[in-house]
Amino acid sequence: MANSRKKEPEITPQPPLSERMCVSLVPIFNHLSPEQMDEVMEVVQHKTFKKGETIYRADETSDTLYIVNRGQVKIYRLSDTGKEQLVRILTPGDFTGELALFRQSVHEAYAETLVDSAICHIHRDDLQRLLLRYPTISLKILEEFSRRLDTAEKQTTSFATEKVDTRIALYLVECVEEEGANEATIELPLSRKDLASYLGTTPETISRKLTEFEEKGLILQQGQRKMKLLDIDELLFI
Amino acid sequence: MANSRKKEPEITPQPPLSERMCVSLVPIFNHLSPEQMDEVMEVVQHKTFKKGETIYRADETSDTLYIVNRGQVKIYRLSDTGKEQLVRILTPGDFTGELALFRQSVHEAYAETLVDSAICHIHRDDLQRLLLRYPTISLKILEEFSRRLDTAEKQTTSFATEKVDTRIALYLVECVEEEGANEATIELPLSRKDLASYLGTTPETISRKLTEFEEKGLILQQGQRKMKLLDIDELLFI
DNA sequence: CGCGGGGTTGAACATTCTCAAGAACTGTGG
DNA sequence: CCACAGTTCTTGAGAATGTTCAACCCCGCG
Repeated sequence: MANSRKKEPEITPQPPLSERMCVSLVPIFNHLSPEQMDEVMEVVQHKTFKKGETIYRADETSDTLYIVNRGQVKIYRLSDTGKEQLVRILTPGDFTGELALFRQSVHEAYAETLVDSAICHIHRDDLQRLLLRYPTISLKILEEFSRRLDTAEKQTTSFATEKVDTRIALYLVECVEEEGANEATIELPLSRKDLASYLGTTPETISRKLTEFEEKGLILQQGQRKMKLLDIDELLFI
Repeated sequence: MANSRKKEPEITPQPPLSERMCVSLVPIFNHLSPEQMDEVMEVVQHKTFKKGETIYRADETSDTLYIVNRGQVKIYRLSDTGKEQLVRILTPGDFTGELALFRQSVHEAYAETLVDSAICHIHRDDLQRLLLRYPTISLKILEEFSRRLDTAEKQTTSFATEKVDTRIALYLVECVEEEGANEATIELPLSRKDLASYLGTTPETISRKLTEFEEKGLILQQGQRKMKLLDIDELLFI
């Protein structure tokens, strides 16, 4: 028969976006008119990365804003004594590189692809020109920055004042999509090792605490990364 | 006699700045021309606070940027379980309120004066108008934000990966003004209690660790808040 | 069916906190 | 200038919390 393609091989885990689509989805650009977007697209370049490649590393000078088009990127830092901490995972539509972009300075973190990825990027000079021409973009970036700053400070406070119990519980609850309900099924996006790095603990402790939660009837583990939260209110009280 | 004022009472601990001086010193405005500064000053208001007064508190809606003119302000958060963490101390020239200023949102932290203080403030609408008229101000704020974001993430990493030893040592070194030397005398700006809150530990632990440092010959305590760092390189190695 | 990598469990150990008591400092009023 | 009261800081001992390291388990895959 004519269309006998059987089971097209899944190459990309996420549906591919056109670059324009990708860039226009980024919160900092999504309010622009089509004409303005044209202008933005003129200075956007793109590149693909294999799994595990480094996009930038600490101490490199920064002159580029990166936008994840397809794939996943992890941002991590090394502490003064050399231990790694996962700062954030970027998924399509997220951007990075901004920290060192607005002042002459070097990166303080590492960006590395977790899977094959496509990344759009904009050069510093081009971006600054856009910002001066369309001040509303700056306002959007300021908005995004202030959100991140809140998150970062909240995270710091959480590390400073909560014990591991609580941090893990809070993280589980953050993973919930639906609002309102007291139950939910979630799928952890990270391995125990990465999760431990993100939460400032060890894989062993995470295992133990999850078991503990299960014994208390707060969660129901279903395989390594899936679980059902049975009592969200109670989880927040730990 | 005519001018017989003896010993004018010292009301202000820091030398008072004119408001204009104050605002013009803030990094985000200090590049403006005198004419532009005039425009800024038109929308700046001012207010004085007694020691211990609250400037804003979490969950209040935010519509004002505050600039410290004279005095000291502490910014702190309450964790989900109600414990207080000191986020930052503002001194003259520092600003706050920005977090919730660029998106419609409420404060997530508390701002409280540590001593009698004078605060300049700018209303949200006025600020936005200024930003749209002078896009370079946005760039300055972005610069400042990116610096703070770095600091916040660094702080988070430090909490996540270092033990109290190291965090205290790093803090001591941060207090040093002069660059280069391996020795320095510093004066802690915070009480043990506040320092503990800032570093995510307890006053008792700080006492003990400082004693420990002293026994190892790394520091020499001179009164409660003053000390001499004897071997900065070694402190960073802990 | 054996291999390998994540994940789990256990036991000893290290770190830090808590609570309580005592010491040192600060500021005030005599 | 000294004594006192109120803080703030230090020290001690025991308890709680997490980490480390090693062994084991589970499961997908060749």
